[in-house]
Parts: sequence; C-alpha cells; structure tokens
Amino acid sequence: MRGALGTLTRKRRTDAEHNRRRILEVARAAFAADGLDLPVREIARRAGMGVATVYRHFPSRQDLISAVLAEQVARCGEEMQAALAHPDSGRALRGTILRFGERQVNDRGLNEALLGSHVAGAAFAEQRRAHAEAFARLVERARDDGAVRGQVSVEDARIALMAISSFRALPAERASSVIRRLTDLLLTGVLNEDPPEQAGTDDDVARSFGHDDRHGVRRVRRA
Amino acid sequence: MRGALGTLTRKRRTDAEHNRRRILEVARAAFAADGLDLPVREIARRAGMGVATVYRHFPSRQDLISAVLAEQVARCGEEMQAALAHPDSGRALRGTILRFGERQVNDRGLNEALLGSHVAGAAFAEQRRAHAEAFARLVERARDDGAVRGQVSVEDARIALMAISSFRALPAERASSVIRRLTDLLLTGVLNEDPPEQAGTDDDVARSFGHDDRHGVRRVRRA
DNA sequence: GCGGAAAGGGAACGGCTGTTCCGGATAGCG
DNA sequence: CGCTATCCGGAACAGCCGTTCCCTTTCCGC
Repeated sequence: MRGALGTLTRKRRTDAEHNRRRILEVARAAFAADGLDLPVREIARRAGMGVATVYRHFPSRQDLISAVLAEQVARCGEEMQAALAHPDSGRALRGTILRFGERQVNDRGLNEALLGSHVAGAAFAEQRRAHAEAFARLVERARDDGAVRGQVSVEDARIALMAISSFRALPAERASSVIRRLTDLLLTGVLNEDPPEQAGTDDDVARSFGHDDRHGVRRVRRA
Repeated sequence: MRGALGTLTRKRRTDAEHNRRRILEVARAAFAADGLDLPVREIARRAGMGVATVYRHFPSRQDLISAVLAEQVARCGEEMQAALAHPDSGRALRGTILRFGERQVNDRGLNEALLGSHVAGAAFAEQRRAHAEAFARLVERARDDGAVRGQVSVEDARIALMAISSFRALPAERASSVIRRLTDLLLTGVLNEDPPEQAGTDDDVARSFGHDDRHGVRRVRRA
C-alpha cells in the first residue's frame, strides 16, 4: 500500500531526529512507570516540548505506544530464543520465567500490553503467539530432559509464568526480590529440583496487602 | 459532624427505595464485569434510569463504589474469621486462599479496589489491614499445626495469596479451574501435603497468553 | 548570510466524563 | 380524588483527553 519510497527513512533534520529520540526515551520511562494510559500531553510536558511535536513524529497515540514497546517485546522474544539454545533446559526454563516475570513486573506499560487487556496490546498479537510457542517448546524440552515433574503440563508452566508476570501492587523498585521468591514457590511445584537458595524475606508484600494506604491516581500528572 | 438525625435512615418513598436497590444490584454486576472505571452514565443506562437518579442516591461516584464493595469486602472478612474457627488449620488455609483468589478473579471491581492501585480502594484501608492480620494468624496457626513447610514464612503465604488474586487476563467465566490449578501449584510449595486431585487442564491460559486477539476497550458501553 | 522548506508549539475542536439544575411526573396521605 | 413533598430525568456545565490548525521559529544547502 505504501509507495516504494515510503519505507525509506528520509533524511531528517538533526533537531527533529534529536526530538524523536528524546520522545521515545521519555515515553518509555513514562509508560514503564505509570502505564499506557498516561496522556500524550503529559509525555510532551516531561519531554519539554509541545504536543504537536509528539504528534508530528508519531501520528497517533497508538503509534507512539507501539514504537516504544516494539523494542521491549522484541527483547523478550530474543531472550526466549536464547533460552532454547541453552544447554541446561531446566535452568533455561527457570531463568526464562524469572526474567520474563521481572521484566513484566518492572515495566507497567509492557505488562498492560502483553498480559493485560489494554487495547494497545492488540498490535503485538503475532509476537505474543511467537512467545507462547517458544515457551511451550522450552517447557517440552525441559520435560524431555526430566527437569519437570511428571504431572506438570505445558499449561501449568504457562499458568506459573502468567501468575508471576501478573503480580502487581508492589511499591515499585524492590519488586525483584518478591518475584524471585514467588518464582521459587511456584517452581517448587513445577521443576524437579529444590529452589537454589532462600532469599531473605522482605515486607514489600505486607505493605501492599493490608499495610499500605498509598493509592496511585489513574492519570498521573506533574513529574 | 453529622447531626443526631443524620444517621437514621429516613423513611423513603417506595419507588425511591426500589430504585436504590436496583442501582446497587446493577452496579455490582457492572463493576464486577467491567471494572471500577465504568462511567456512571453507563450504570444508569443499564439500570434503565437517568444519571441524576443515581446521583440522588449516591452523592458521588466514589460513594456508589464504596456502597457496592462494602458488602463484598465484609464477606471476605467474615470468611477469614470463619476459617480461623475451622478445626483443620491446613484445610482452612488452603480453602481461604482458594476462595479469596476466586472471588478476586471473578470480581474485577473488588480486585481493583483490594489489590490494585485504584483510588476507590483507599476507602477500605482498614478492612485490608484486618484481612492481612487474620490471614497472618491463619498461616501461623497452620504452621504451629505442622501443616506448612518449615522454610515457608507468613510473607511467602501472602505472596502466594496475592499472586493467585492478581491473576488476570482470563476469558471470563472459566477462570475458576485455572485458579484452582494455580493454587495447587503454589500450595505445593507452601503446604506439607500434595494437591488433592488433578483437575483437567484447559486452554483458558493459552487463549490469554499468545493465542488471543480479543482486547477489551477501556470504557465499556452498550450492555 | 539567506531563503525556503521542515519543524515546533500553543490554541482550538470534538468527544467523553463527573456532577448539577430545574421543570415535569408521581406516590401516598388526607 | 386532589395536593404536595418527594423523586425523576434530560439538558447543561466544567474539565480532561486525543487530535488538528496555523502561525512562528529553526535548520541547512547555496
């Protein structure tokens, strides 16, 4: 549908190129921290420019979201492919679940797009399918190697992965240790091994469930 | 601050009382299915009345949400108290986690308020704390009875409960079987027992992770 | 330097949402 | 059956968001 020249990235003026990079950088941080519902105006404000500038580089809000997430989604896929090439299938499975979960929990926008029901996620249906297929092969390989308990199915592993990735309501930064512990708890029921070590417990979860009054606003303003 | 008469429920006209009940009923179903961000107009539309009628009975959107959730939250608390009185502490813990999780997964509004970061949840901070305390006692009792693995802490059980409750991106109705399986997987790492039975696997999770293109809209309209 | 094309930015438009207003309906008491 | 306090509901108001307009500013080949 596009003309032959349309796919070529035309030479842009240097200030425009600089602004484009800055928008992507600011938007990535903003979506990761505050989710995909952040208003375009707010991203423009954080980037120190007007809304029209953002819209010149990304014709619609959805285009901006897709551009920001494309890189992150691709990285997830690469990691899964790399895990398939790892010699130890059990460790590869554990590592994939852990890494995927950490990424999902630490990037709210990515999570909303890949696991949530956000409209923006529809653009990544193909990648989602690829991830699911790679993950299934990962689990099957681990099962063939005897690294997975007999009664655990591919569906079970998928459930575990989604449960870890869905984990939310965390204060923010120290989510990783909770994710690690949850992974251990879950993989105890999936893998044929005991968890590698006992990470020290922390009270992040307590602050979220029952001991925390802080409630974020839907729409974030003011950096 | 309220006058002595303010707390008495004044005698209402029967049509008003009928409408009030209907609003609560419709809003409960609506919030459970579509989340707390559903516009007041849409609830009024589904109830077959004008917005002003809703606002007469519930002065603000937050009041409506609180009124709807109060009953559900109270029921969660009652169930935890009942579990504390159950003779078998291990079964009580398992049942509580399972029931709490199912409730959270099947009621999107309740989930957003109790575990998500939705503003409306701030009204239930006290109940959240009570739930957390009751749950902690439940876990400690089970641990004293030897029903919980030695290296599992109260925090771990909390993590498990939150992970189950956070599980989302499910087609809708058949979430229960997935929740049951996830509970089994997690409790394998928490309780000193094996899962009671093997429920048949289903493909709900597959549809969510990788095989599903359906993406809901943020704001739902049209029943 | 200079001129024109490319880029920037604030204001404006249309649509959606929470909330309020006010004229019209109606329950329910006498 | 009539009358009035009570209730209903569409329209209106204010504010937010995505997107576009259009005038001004800036780059960059000459």
